[in-house]
Amino acid sequence: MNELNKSTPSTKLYLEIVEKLRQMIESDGLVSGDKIPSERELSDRLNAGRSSIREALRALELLGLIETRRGEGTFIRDYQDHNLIKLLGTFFLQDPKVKQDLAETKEYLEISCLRNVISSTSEQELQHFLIWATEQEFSDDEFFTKLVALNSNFLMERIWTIVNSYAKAANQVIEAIEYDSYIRFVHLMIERNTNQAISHYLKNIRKISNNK
Amino acid sequence: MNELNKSTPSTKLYLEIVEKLRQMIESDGLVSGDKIPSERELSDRLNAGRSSIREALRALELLGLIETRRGEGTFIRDYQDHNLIKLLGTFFLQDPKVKQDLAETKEYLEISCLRNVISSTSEQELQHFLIWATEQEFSDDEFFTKLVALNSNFLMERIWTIVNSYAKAANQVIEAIEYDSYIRFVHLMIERNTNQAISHYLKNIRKISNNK
DNA sequence: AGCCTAATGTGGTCAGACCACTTAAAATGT
DNA sequence: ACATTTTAAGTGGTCTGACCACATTAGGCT
Repeated sequence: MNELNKSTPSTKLYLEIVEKLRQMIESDGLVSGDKIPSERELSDRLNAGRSSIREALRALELLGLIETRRGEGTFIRDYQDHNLIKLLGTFFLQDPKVKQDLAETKEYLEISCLRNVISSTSEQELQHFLIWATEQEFSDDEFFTKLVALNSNFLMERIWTIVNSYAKAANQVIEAIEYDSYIRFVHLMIERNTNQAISHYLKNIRKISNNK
Repeated sequence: MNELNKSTPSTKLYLEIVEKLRQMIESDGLVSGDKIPSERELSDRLNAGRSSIREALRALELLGLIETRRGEGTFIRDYQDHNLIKLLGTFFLQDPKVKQDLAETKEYLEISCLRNVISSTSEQELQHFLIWATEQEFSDDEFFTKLVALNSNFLMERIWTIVNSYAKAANQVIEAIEYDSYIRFVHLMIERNTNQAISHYLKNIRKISNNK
């Protein structure tokens, strides 16, 4: 008779469990790498069937918030690339229009980042960037990963990373790169020459490898 | 003896099921609104337990690709706002830095869209937009939804929608708006005056409502 | 015809059972 | 005593069968 909430949960049980897990993680101060209770123990503690617990864990796994290792347990994990990309990819990356949108969007994001970096990043950081680019070989991917990071906008970084993952999944990879172009690119940033940096980006960094 | 694949599936079963469902949806030509087979039937057809089927369906539900209605069935659905946002939101929207990144990223995206609209959208479409903005009341949300749509870049639209959803979840809502400002904004687009449009956006559309 | 009432089908949830795998403890051999 | 092997316990992965709550439909009653 004390179980009047069993009927019409209004919100799906597994979503409630996700919320309870969140609270548990927060209140217990669990961080990346920590182990969370086993599915059976969670089932006991949260008064839910194991299958419901598992549906909640699948959601968290899909979000990349946990990692399950058979025989070992379930662990908190840094938010990072996750199955979302793979899954969404297989569903949407077929359409050629999507591929075009992808390349375009990636360009928009990179230009946005470029503008922001030019207007907000310190001389010192840009010099470090230049040194890094000068001293070793790098891929286009690595170069822009660093550039986007200079933004110090975690969300923007995340979005770019995801879009970039999609682009990679769609085989839009830039293999051979001209280092001089990239060095010149960084110099234009240091000179705070927004317009020329953008046109250099469009003409020399992207278009060359992109016309096929 | 014919079941040699039962051990060490190497990839999780529910992910395989997701892929099979994708193929099924594709080959059957199912579109938004269509009903997919019941969990029990899928369990039969795909030779998997119902719980595994359900884990796969939870994944698709989280991605917003299906919708389940108790007593009725499971239906294909347009990719749209989904639980991901709610879930990720509850996990990450606590941090104030995230909130700031959110507002900033939204601005970047909107400016990117604005630039693109100014350079690529036809006079006619912009006139339609102007008429729409003149003839009825609208919210900031609705205005930018339309603006972003003018981009005709589905991915960009999607990203903006998600970021906007986060922003709403973080209570970054613009309530009272000055219609004249928005009308003037559209006029600047029609005049193809990029710089002034951007500064108008920053000074009059965003900053006013954003300083609290 | 119109209403009411099974009956059926569906997703939602639970409980129990195996399996495969990992780890650590216990037993064994030297 | 030490090292090796074996066993046991714990954990995620999966399946089955059962019941509930809900929506739709078919049948029967008036």
